[in-house]
Amino acid sequence: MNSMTELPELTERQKTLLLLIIRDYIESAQPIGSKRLAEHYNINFSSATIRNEMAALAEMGYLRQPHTSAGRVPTEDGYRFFVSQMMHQAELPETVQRTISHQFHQSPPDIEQWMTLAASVLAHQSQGVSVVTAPHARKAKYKHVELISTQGRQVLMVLVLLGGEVSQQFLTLAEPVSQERLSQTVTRLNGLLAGLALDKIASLPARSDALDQDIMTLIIQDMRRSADSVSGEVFTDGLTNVLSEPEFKETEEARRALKMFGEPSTLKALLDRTTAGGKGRVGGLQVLIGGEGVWEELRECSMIIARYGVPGMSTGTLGVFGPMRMSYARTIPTVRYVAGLLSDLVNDTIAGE
Amino acid sequence: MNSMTELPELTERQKTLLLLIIRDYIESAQPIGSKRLAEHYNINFSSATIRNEMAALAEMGYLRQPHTSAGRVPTEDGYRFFVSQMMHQAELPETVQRTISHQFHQSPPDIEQWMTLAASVLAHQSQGVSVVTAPHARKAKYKHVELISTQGRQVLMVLVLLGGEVSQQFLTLAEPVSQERLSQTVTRLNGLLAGLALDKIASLPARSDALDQDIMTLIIQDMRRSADSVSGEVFTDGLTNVLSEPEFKETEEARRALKMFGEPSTLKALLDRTTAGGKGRVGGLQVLIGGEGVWEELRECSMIIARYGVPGMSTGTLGVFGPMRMSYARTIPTVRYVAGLLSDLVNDTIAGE
DNA sequence: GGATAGCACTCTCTCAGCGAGAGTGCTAAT
DNA sequence: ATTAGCACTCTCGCTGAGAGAGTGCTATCC
Repeated sequence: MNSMTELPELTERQKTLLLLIIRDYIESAQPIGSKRLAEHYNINFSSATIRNEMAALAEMGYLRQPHTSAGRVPTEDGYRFFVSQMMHQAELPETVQRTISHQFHQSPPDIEQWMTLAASVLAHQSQGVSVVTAPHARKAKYKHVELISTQGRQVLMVLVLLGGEVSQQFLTLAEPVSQERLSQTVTRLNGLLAGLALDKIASLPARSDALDQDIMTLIIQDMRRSADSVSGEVFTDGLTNVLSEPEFKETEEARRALKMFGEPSTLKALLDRTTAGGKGRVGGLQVLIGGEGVWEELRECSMIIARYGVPGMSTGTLGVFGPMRMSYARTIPTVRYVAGLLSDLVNDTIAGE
Repeated sequence: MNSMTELPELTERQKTLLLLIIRDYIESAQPIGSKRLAEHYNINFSSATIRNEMAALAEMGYLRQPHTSAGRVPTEDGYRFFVSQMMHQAELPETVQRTISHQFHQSPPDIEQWMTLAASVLAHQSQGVSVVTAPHARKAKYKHVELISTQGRQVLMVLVLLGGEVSQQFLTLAEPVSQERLSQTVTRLNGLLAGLALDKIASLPARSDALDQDIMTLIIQDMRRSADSVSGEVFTDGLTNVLSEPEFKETEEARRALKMFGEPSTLKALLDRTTAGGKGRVGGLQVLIGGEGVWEELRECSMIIARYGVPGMSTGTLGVFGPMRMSYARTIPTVRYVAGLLSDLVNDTIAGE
């Protein structure tokens, strides 16, 4: 079943044929027959030969027929082979690169803006659904906190971590506190905590001042949240794109597949599990085909996922979701390019340290 | 065509019948015939009589037949009549009220949390797609600004307006600036601008200090953005709900209708235009049925929309979107209740001033 | 005179049957 | 090893008949 052991069995001609079939199927969305193949591409052998080869490819598990007398359709293994070929070549055309790069450098230097833009670009280029999660540091270090009184007892706490990560939280105090007192607390805590990692802060002795202590507890809580493997917001775009794909003509199919984007928790679990197990990992990208037998809802879908950011410092996840019959040739380079771009941007941001 | 002029023509029996038909159709999603009606509900007259009445109702434009020999289906005017009846009664069951209220009071006192929750509750209760936009003050007044250096030349500006509205923005300075210098700028600006409205601030003389001036420009820009009728984020939930409705069995229909949720700009335009013209306005709620002849994509859809917040101070929009055959009886009270709840919360937040 | 029963009519929906078309697998010839 | 030919299979689209549902009209009843 593993493509690694089967690859050697393929002759050059079989490879060519297989790639041709998959490419054609991705475009046409219809089972590919031997005759059609022989006619459309100038191949120097006949349809009968193709039939023989197709039978062989089917035997090996790369192709399958929806019914006895239809054309052939790629199996998951077929797609995997296709993708493994794809990986080596596949650079994004330079004009497209420039267009995308331009968009990013024109946007304000805000991580959220970049993520929104990345989601938009990915969805648009791939005609699939895109997902982008915020980058976060593996081991967050405290840099700075700010308390801003907004309304009566309500206070906005802005926590800045080394690396530029910013999180914020509203809190309601037991009683109104003047902005001066808040400022004093801020000054004390900033002096005390600067540069410390979560575990250090957590092991500090309790503060005598009640307000200080409360805020510190919240800081710890915030840092913990930020340390979760996939924390913060998830940006998504292009949800309706997949609705035009023929495999989702039945809304029930589409519903099942899209439901998970409605629940951030499921989505995070998926991304988590994906970035952990590296089955389809090539060149920094992961390609999940047909749910890899694990996600029942994604049996007919694929995901292309990449991590971005600065390894060990601050990384996030980004990817594209679509039908198994998605345009890998266009999507893979796009995902790779956008991941690289975002990494550079994050890197530049951090470089200041 | 206007229901106001036609209402008087309806006899009591016709009203009863019309309501019955619409209610049944909303449940069954199938054209309602006279026989079915006579059998299922214990009515003290025969199907022939019902037929006569139905013919009359069809004549008046409340019902229509998909084809000569099918049952009757409500027209837009039919739904409008139904909704106008609905408006008077229709309180949410108290248990449901308590459940919802409980959820809100358990959540952290953060407007974004509330909006997310509202979107979730609305989508869940109505089985439709929910939309919630942030409340914003019509005439924003400056309260406080904070500058937080995050990374090298990058600074996070947090702007707090009277009323508790908070907006933030990343900016990149031409050259690194120490946190002290930032603090000085902050102190100066806070002293200068406190309590001023946008127009006042805009008419102030330019600052001699370059940094001060830059920040002030950004503040004005931010306040202007916040003054847009629908600014900031749009929270949405339940996108996949409508996919299970039979009217969206064809994905193309669903795609057309859902596409607008992908583009915040279109959505904002819709909400804007809706809250302006008050055609279907009853008791603070607006019910848009069948796109009201304006939105071609929404020909088969309805929206129930309400403003929330404190009138004249800070208001936002919230609503539910679904097929025309949506459960108004459940959705209208829910929208109304959630709008009230959110208004109270916003009110409490502002009360501190 | 309003309500009702009866009836003819219309229209959709479903299903079986049939032919066309596409594609295969096998065999025999090159 | 490759290819041409052929029988076979399966889907798809079309057609026509029958069932079912519902209507509108008319004659009748209270």
